[in-house]
Amino acid sequence: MEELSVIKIGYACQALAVEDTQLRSCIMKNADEERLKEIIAYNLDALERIMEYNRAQEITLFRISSELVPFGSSPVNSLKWDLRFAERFREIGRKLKEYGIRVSMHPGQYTVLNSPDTAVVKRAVEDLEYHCKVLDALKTAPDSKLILHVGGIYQDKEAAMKRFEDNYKLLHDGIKARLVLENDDKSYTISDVLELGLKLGIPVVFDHLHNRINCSDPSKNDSFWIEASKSTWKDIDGRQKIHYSQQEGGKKPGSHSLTIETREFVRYYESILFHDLDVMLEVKDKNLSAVKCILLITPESKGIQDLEKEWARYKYTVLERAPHIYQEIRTLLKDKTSYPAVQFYSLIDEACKEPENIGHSVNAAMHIWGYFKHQATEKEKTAFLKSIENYRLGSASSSALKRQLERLTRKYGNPYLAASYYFLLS
DNA sequence: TGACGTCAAGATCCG
DNA sequence: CGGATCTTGACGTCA
Repeated sequence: MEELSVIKIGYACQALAVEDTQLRSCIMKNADEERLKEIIAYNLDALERIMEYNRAQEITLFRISSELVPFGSSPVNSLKWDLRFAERFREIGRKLKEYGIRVSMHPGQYTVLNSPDTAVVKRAVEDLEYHCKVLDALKTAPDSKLILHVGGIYQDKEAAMKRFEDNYKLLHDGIKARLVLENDDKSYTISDVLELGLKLGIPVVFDHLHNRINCSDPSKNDSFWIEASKSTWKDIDGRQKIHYSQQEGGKKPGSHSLTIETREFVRYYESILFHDLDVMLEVKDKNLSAVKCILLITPESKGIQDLEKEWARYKYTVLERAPHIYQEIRTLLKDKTSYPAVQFYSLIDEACKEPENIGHSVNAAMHIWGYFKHQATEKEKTAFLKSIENYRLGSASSSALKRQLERLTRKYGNPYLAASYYFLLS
């Protein structure tokens, strides 16, 4: 029997508009044992809350931020954090398993394994060990990956690739079992990376936008490269992964877009849907786009009530940008037998592109104020009305207004508003 | 030497 | 004094 291909969608590092999930950090000179312990404990709690959110949204793919343990790979942090917090890591790991969430990590552009400078390589190895230790402490399966770029060129790509091979061989087996290579936006194309991956037995993540910027062969489409990368994924490595992002218009090539644009995404999805893939989105609005893309491509397991939940989170943003679209979406969602996901998100995309309009923004702010006007103190009332006036006159920004309303939302504990995307400053 | 990317912490300013 | 706003940090490569 033929199995249907499945596309799963995930997002990276942060869950926006989810309370108490923002990771904390500190600067090096303040990184004493006391503070580090406090931050790690907090960050693990935050990670657990992100996973609860992911489960509720049926998101089963997530990248854990490298910031989870501040200075996790530096002598500045001499805590045996993996042992000290072993039980907390295990608890979270159990939930990952129970919820079916596949996690990965992605050391940044400053982790360079192929540097000619041995001190840089040493730090790169330490950094990989840190990331690996997090995944090990969570007791994740071998399909939980560590994604890395090849590194720099140093005027001689061949020699630099050879150095990658040599240094890779020195890594311990725990890291090798998790390491995955990705094509980057300026040095190593997908064919370079495939050459290394096939030779060394390392799975390869194909990055859509990087390949557009740093293209190895304009005559080949994404489907070709996905197929070419497929054989680098062995059974034990889990489902093949790719990265997907869109170019932010008007910014330099490679800049990630603020959100995943609906119609462009649907077109892309249709071009890859015959592959079985985990797709990691790299986009500024993180989980917002993940929820969007999941609702766009999995209509069989979703219904109009899911769009209505999304509408509850988007409505004030739409109201402040484009009241006519607000009305249009209300009409669109009236037919409870329909599932107009593409139209719904296209309208939201359209609304978000509208420029700020003072009258509309005041209107939306007054709607939110309506939740508090009876419980707010006189002082809060005076302050809010004054801010509205200042905003109207052009002497205050809308973000000041939103901060004020967000503070009231937290103070008076309104969970409906707390989940609203309205407060994510534009 | 500074851009690149990231984004909260830290520092400073303001009322 | 608290809140708003501006600056710094931490990493490696490359021009």
